[in-house]
Amino acid sequence: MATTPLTLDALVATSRALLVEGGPDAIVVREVARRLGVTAPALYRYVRGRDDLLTLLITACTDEATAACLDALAACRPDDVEGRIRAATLAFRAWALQHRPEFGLVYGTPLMHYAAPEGGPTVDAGQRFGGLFGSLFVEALAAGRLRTVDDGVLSPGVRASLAATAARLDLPMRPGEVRPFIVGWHRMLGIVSVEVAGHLRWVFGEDASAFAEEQIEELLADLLVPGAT
Amino acid sequence: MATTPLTLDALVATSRALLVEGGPDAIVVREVARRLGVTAPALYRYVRGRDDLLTLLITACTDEATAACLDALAACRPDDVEGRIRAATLAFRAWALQHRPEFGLVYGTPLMHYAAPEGGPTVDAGQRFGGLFGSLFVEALAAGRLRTVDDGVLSPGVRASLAATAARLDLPMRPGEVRPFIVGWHRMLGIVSVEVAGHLRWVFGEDASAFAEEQIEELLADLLVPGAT
DNA sequence: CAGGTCGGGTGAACACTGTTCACACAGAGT
DNA sequence: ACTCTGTGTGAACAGTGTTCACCCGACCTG
Repeated sequence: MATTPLTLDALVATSRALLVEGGPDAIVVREVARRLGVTAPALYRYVRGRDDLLTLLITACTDEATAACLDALAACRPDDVEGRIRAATLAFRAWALQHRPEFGLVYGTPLMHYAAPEGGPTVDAGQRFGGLFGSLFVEALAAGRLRTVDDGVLSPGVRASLAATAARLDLPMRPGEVRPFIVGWHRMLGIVSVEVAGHLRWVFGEDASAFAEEQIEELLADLLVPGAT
Repeated sequence: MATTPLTLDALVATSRALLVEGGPDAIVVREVARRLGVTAPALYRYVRGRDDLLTLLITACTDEATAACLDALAACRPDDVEGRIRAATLAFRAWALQHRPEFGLVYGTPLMHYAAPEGGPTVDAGQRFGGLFGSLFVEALAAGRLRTVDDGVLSPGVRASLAATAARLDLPMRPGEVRPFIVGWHRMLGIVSVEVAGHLRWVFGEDASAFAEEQIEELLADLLVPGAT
C-alpha cells in the first residue's frame, strides 16, 4: 500500500505530528503505521520498538533547536558577543514556545518509562547543543566580557565538576570561567521550562513574554560586564 | 476480600506508591485495585476514573509540599524574614528532591492526556502554596528587606498582571512590590525543576546540591537587601 | 530461464490498559 | 418478608506494545 518506501525520517515526522497533536502518549505505534499506509509490525523492520522511535524523535528535536540557535547567530555581527548570546538565548526560547510538546519531550520531566540509551544519540545531540552555547561563552571570555570568578572561591566538588565539564567539551577555560556558562545554562533552562510548562499562567495568563524577556535580560546582566559600546 | 472498607486516602496512598515505583504511567487502575484486595471496577464507586485519581494525588502532594515548608517555618525565629524565606525555599527543594516523581507530577511537564479540572482542587492547592510564599514576601516588605521596584518602570501588561495577582491572593502590595515575589517564585521553580529533572547531571553528576544551593543564595541576595544583623 | 535468497509487509495472537455493563450479595428500614 | 441502597464482581469492549509464522516480489546466481 505504501507508494514510497519507508524512511526513518518519515517515521520521525509522523511520530512528531502525533506528539504535537496529543502529547507523548499519543505516539502510538499502530497510528504511526496507519498514517504511513502500513501495519504496525512493519515498523519493527526499521525501529526496535517505541522507545527507539522516541530516541530518534528526541535527537531530531534537539538538533532542530540547535539549528534554530545557529540560524539566529548567523544573523549577528560576529564581534558583538553579548548580542550573540542574547540572540541564541531568545532563539532557544522562541523555539521552545513554538514547539512546546517537543521541548517538553527533550527538556521536561523525563518520561520514567523511557530511559535514554547510555552514550546514545540523545546525549550526543545534547552535547552538541551544550557545545554551541559553550563556544559563545568562550567568545565572551576572549572579549573580556565574562564575569568570571576565582577558582579559589569555588567549593572543591563544584570546581572539579566544572573542570571536568570544560575538558569534556574541549573548552579552554578555568572552572571559574566555566561557571558563568553553567549558571547561564541553568537559569535559561529554568526560565524557559517554567514559562513553557505554563506554571506562570496563574500570574500572567497565556502570555508571559514580557516578564520572561525581562528575566533573560537580567540573566545576561548577571553574566556579562557591560560592553564598551 | 477487603478487610477494611476502602477509603479515598487508601486510594491516594496506593496510587502514590505506584507513582514512586514506576512513574505516572505505572499508576494503573487494575494494580491499585489489586493492592487493595479488590477488582478494578470497585474503584469506580469512589472515583470517576483514572484522571480523578491523579487529581486527588496532585492535590495531596501539593499540600504535603506546603506542609513541609510550614514545618520549616515553624522552626525559625519569627523576626528573621530572610531566614524564613531561605528555610521555606530549602524545604521546598528538599521535598522536591526526596519526592522527585511527585514533584514531577505537580510542577513538571504537564501530562497532556490529563487536564486539571478548571477551578478544581488542584488549583486551590496551588493557590494555598503560592499564598504561603506570598505571605513571606509581605513580611519581608514590612521589615523593609524587599528590593522593590517603582511601578512606573514596569511595562503596563506586567503591572496589570502583578496587580491582579496581588488582589487574588489578598496581598497588600503594589505591583512593584509583588514583582520580587514572582521573580523569586519563578527562579526558585526553575532552579528546583532543572535540578530534579536531572538536566545538570552532565555537569555535576548525581549530586548538584552545592551548585543548586549557591544558586538559591544568589537568588536571595537578588531579592532582599542585606539585614541589619 | 529456473531456483534460491532476502528485505519488507501481513494477519493473528498475547498480555496488557481504562472503562462500562449487568448482575450479586449483605445489611438497614419499613 | 420486602425493598432499597451501598459495595463488589465477572465479562466484555476497544485500545495499547510486541512477537510470531507466514508470504510475496525483486534480485542474484547457476
